[in-house]
Amino acid sequence: MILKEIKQLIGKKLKINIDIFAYPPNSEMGDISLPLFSLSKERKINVQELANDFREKILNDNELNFIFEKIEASGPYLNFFLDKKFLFNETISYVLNNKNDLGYNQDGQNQKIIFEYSNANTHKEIHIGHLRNIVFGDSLVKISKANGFDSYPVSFINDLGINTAKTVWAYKQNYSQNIGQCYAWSVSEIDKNPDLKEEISQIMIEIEKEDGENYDLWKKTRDLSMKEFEDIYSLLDINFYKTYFESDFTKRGVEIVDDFLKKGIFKKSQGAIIADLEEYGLGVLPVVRSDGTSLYAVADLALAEKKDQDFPDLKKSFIVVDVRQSLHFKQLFKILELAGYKNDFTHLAYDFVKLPEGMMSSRSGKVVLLKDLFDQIFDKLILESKKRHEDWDDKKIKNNCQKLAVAILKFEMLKVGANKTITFNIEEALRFDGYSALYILYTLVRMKSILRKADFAESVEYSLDLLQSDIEKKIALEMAKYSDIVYKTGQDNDPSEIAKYLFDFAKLFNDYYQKINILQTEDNLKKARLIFIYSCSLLLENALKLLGIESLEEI
RNA sequence: GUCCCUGUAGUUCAAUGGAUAGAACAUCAGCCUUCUAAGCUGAAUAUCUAGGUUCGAUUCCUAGCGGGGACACCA
Repeated sequence: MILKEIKQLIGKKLKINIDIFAYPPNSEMGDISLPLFSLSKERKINVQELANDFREKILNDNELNFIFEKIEASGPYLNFFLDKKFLFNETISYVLNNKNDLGYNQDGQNQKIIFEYSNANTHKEIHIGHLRNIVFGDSLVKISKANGFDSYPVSFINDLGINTAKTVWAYKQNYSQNIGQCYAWSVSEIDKNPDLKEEISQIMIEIEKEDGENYDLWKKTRDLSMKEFEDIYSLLDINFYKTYFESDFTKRGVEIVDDFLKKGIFKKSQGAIIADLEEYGLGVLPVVRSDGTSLYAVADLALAEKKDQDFPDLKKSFIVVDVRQSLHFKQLFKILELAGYKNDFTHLAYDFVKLPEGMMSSRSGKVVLLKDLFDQIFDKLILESKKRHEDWDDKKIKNNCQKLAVAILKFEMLKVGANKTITFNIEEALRFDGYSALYILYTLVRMKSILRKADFAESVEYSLDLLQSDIEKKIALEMAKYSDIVYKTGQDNDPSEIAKYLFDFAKLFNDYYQKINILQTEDNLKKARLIFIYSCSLLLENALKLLGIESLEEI
């Protein structure tokens, strides 16, 4: 928090907007900088004069001058050097006093918002595309809470798509007990023999009628799918406040469709029911098939209504779905608007996951399954772990590696900017160095190990004035930036900014670790350094939490 | 064809319109009787093209070229 406060203090004194502050490219130039280009133009004052004027004003202000070691005018920049004592004392007391909600702010004013994500299809297997969605959504909820919102994670399971009928058909042919494979196989069979479409259509009709052998099979296969979902949620430690099912919404959805037909929002065309949105430049959205079965949008309409009932005073409803469905949501929101819905729905698009050889597709079976990827990472971790810790028993190794594997999976998905396609490369994911969860967790474990060996207790007396090294100052400055990062990540809805911060912070710490020995330091300085390291560990743990990553004591 | 995203090092990614364009991996050269070497240090390598706006453009605008995606019965 402190950096933001310092900027605010300077801003108030100089009567400038704090958004123009920047950071110098390297620490020799200063800790905070103020570019004066536009200000000098605005105020029609020469840059040098302005710099000197600002500098004088701050240095002559007794409430401000003790914050800075020096202030330098460097060309068109005014560079501020923070006083070390001030920086260490402010930063560390902030961290120690706000252990559980580091970086939190009240920007959200406790407004109620929903994040709807993990809108997976049953009757298909969960692949790394779903993983990105789940992990991304989970992190957004956590980040928005840190920004003061009252956020709820919600999931809408698509258990009624035409894919379910296809899977049921293949399952009946005794093709496989594996429903994911059933789906891919049915698609290729239908490609070969288009007459099967009629048969699939009959199955779909039966499923919607909730009656008959096909409906029973649908229920059975759906349960198999849901069991798999639950297992994966529990592995990833993902929890939903509410889970909605498409199959519970079609009945009400059909009533809404009738209503919208009467109102003229929908119309019949070529035997189907559509929303014609050409006049808004949004094309046409088919809502009900010509065989009378429902398309995705039907349930969406009923869900919108349900959210209204379940979440009174809802400020915003984010729907986290990948960018390929942008048009669909523009169409849906337009329809809701035309029907007079007031809720603020926002499609939070992120880019999808593809493989080096091209798109993933459940239809063709060209996917990397989450389970398979997890197993590969897990097995490799086990191998490495056993090498390093011959004294650990199997249970400890397994436990540790499972947590690590989950952390690695999550981080791989979150470290790439939300609007960037992830080109998923399995070899890279299996490389446990560089920009990875393992690197960060390893750094954290190093901190914890030192604290353990030193029998660290927070209650000891210490004086931070003894901290003098440049690298310690760099780290403290980075800590002081954390609140700004949490805020900005919340604004951008992009967890990759936290991921990058974590990595940069860990790198700085590893540099420190290499350069300075803590355990063998003289006692008073050692006490100061231990409290410093403890603060670093709290910060890392807190930032990891925002990505949904659990920290570890040992690796 | 229309619309959306995107183009930075060999590869994968960074860079609120600001100072010398950062990392990671891979490559090469070093560092463990010392707090976990899954670590650290060093070397080498990049803004698609052409205009424009600006004191200043990787960033904004226009055009072109390249990549990806969406566009009526998939979700």
